[in-house]
Amino acid sequence: MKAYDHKKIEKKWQNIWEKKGIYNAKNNSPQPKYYSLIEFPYPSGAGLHIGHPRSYTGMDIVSRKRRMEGYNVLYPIGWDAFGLPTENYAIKTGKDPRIVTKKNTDTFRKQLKSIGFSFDWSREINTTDPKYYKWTQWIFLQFFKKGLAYKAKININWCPKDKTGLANEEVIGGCCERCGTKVEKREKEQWMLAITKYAERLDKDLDDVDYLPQIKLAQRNWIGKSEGAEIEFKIKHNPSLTLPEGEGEMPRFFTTNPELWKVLQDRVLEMRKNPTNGEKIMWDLLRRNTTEYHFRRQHIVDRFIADFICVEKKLIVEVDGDIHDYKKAEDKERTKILNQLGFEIVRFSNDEIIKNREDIFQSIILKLNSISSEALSFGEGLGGVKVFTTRPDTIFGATYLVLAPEHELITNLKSQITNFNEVEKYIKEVKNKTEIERTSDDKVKTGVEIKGVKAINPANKEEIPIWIADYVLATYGTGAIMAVPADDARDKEFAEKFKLPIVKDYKKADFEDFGKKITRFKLRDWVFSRQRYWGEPIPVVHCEKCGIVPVLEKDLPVELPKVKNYQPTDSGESPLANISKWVNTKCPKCKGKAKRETDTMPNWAGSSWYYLRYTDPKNSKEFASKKNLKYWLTSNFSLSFGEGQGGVDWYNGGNEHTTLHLLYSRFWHKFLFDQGLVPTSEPYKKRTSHGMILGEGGVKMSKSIGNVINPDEIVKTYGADTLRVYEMFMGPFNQSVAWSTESIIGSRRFIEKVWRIGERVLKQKNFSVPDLKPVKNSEDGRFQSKIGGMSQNSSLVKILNKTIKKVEEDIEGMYFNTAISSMMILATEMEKTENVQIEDYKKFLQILSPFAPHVTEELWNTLGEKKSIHLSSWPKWDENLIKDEKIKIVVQINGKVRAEIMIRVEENEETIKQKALMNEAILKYLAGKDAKKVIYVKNRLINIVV
RNA sequence: GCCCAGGUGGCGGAAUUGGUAGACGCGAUAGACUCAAAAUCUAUUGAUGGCAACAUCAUGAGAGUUCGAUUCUCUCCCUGGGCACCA
Repeated sequence: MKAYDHKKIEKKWQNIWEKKGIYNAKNNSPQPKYYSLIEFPYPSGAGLHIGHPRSYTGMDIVSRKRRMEGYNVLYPIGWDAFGLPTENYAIKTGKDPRIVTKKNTDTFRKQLKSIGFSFDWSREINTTDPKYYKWTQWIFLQFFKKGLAYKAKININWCPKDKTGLANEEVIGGCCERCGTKVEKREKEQWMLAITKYAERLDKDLDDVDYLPQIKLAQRNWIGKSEGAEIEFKIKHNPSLTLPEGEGEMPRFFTTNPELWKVLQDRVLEMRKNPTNGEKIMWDLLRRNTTEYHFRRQHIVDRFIADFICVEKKLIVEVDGDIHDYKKAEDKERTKILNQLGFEIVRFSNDEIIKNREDIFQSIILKLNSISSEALSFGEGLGGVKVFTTRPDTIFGATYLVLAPEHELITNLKSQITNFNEVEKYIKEVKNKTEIERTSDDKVKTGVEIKGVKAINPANKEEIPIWIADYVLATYGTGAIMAVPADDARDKEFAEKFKLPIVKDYKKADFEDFGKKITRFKLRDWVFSRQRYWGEPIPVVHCEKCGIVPVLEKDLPVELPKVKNYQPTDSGESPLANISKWVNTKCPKCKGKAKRETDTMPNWAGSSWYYLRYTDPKNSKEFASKKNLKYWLTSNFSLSFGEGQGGVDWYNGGNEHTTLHLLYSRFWHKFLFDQGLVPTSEPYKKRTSHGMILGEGGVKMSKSIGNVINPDEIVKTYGADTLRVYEMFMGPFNQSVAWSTESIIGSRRFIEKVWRIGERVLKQKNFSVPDLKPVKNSEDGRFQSKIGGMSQNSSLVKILNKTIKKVEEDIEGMYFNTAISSMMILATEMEKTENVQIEDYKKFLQILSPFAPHVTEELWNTLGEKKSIHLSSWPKWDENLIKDEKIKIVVQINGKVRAEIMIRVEENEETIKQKALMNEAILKYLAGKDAKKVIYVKNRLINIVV
């Protein structure tokens, strides 16, 4: 046997495996399936990072173990190749991103193959392949058809120098990542996906999946479900406002502000003196009615004079003279404003009143009866404002309201607000604030009181001031809060700054007493547009006549055309906008002139469904056949699509993707499930994550620090098996660990040791008949005889069986480091033991094979096995061989270890205690003292308390 | 500020229904083999004191519960990651 030459061995077996296709998954096999998944890489120009193999080896070990357990395993790979780095490279160099991507994926493929992952390469996919993104576009159209993809004007990050919209991740500290210019906010129309429609299910269904607890928590925090109450606060005029002296008396039912009242009052008096015929009749009717309803005439509401009004019911009765035929539009506007303030309006002409006075009166009474009693509480006439709170119990402590500057109430109350100029100025200031200023660390609270109006706290009926401030967000809740400065740090800070009252031992309220229970989410709809070149074109056209029209499914994919320049246009559109030949097209509906959408999709799109494509990567008729989806996601052909259980069996990936990618793909999957297109309601049954590999010394690996490790170099010098074992051994799989080239040697030595044992085992096999020489049992020093060449219950067999069990369990829990540690112990033991049985050695090779697939395959083959070790059956451990009949227990005095004794497992507690108390060393310590208490922990220790 | 994960020898890390702290590996020291080196093997390797047997101290800090705490409780400090005024 030759010396261990990793270069030869690894190349040799990689070729054989590929030629035989031993890792190719079989569709619809009667075998049970197992679908294990890693996040497909972005093929960057820098080549494979040393961190990639960590995650891939972890799942490779799981996949290989599953194959040995008899599963038909799908462990696929592909490329998530759309995205910014390639596009930026294209902008800089003018090279076609297609060519760059091809070059990068070629490098990545070669590198991954050199590490010996058991990927099914026949299912390789690429998100930038038109045959793939045809289906990304197709899924988008399904969203569009269900109304879940829509266009909306939203604020985006805008770089005024580059004249382009920026993704959040391109904004570093409020500045453009590329040119360093301060980023502005700009309103633009964007495509949105309505993920918020799924917020409740995305949160709730986490109960049923097997994700690491921290992953579930991160998802839940991101979705941000909170339960609270919506409470309405009535608004009224500030009663402290009085008219200037000598200007008359304040009316009892004041429904406008004093300035307007002053202006309009004369006109009111004049109108009362000179009623029209219709008005006269109406006033007689309403005044003399015998019902409980009380009417007033010519009453000022907001900026208008209402003819007749029942203030308690907020009903206005208008009597229109001939002149009203000419000002219908004005009346309409007036009605709209009054409706917003909560008034209902009925309108009659002079003629109608003269002819049908009794009928009209009856209809007014009926109308009044139909208005709910809630309106009766009205006495001031300005409606209310709804606030959202998770702490309705603190309502007695609410001493003021705060509205977001964007709140609609501010324009609605315009005529009531006495300091509108000041308010408007503040709103403008807030709008001009950049993102950095609004989110800066000091975050000084600003705000303005809305003067002229007050809110009524429904709990204690107290009048409280209303403020606007930008610490209240328009996009969350109702855009308005009740401030409880005694209880909330932010409200307290605000109240202290603006000298607002803080009430400390307020009464707790019951949850249901005010307002109604309501659920809110932090999650926002997904901004799905990018003004970029290197992404999937959004497959719709804009028609002059028909508006937004989806591209016909038969015309998919809408292929990304070649362009000369990858820079976005001056107006911030994608470079696609410059290709008029591509942009100008026909409307699929009316065949008239139309323009193509030039926005592209974000690179989250292709990765939201890629695991589905792996089940049927070459299908040109569907994104994947139902048959394959059923098999790979549920292992059940007869299952109807509505049943919902299953998904990818095990998905491992980075912590950086536990919110966005995971949430997005769960959202797409649930949508497809609702359309009957996938058989399960969740994409992934189980999700784990791996930690990062940092540079030596625990800092980030980066070109600028110069601590980047090239995996090719490691594979060349130490071999793929050593790299794999080292990356699994270096620390806990889910934690970040610092790379140490110095330490790799330990993993290499371990493999060489396994090789040396193999050499010896092979020699025995070839040159000697299994002999009957006794083998020394290292544990108790006795010699054990062997029967028929097999050593029975030797210490080695015991360790072997224990190790099989441990490795088996550790792989399932991803405790790869301790699995390797236990195999190192086994190897050391085997090397010490003479006459290692070939069958025992082979079992060792088998449990090591998922970690070090090449060297174990070579040794397995050398020992005469024809079939691949990776297709062999996972060895079974024997409980009886693991059991100890004698064990060592520790004797403590007052918790300190003073002696060790050997006991037989069947000995009873009393005997063992006696043994401990009679122990020589213990007697010495106990001299002259009484044992107060003797504690026995089974198979562990005895503690004597003195 | 909030949330999450961590803090154990010179270094990476073991040890969880509370039960021998430091498995395994790297590094270091000494020895065997060798003309020599490399490789390999063997031994030692938390700190302090002691010739030694051995003793004492030690898992970020401090308290508590317990016969017994790296593990449980409380308070605090530090490192890494995420969120960022979400009512």
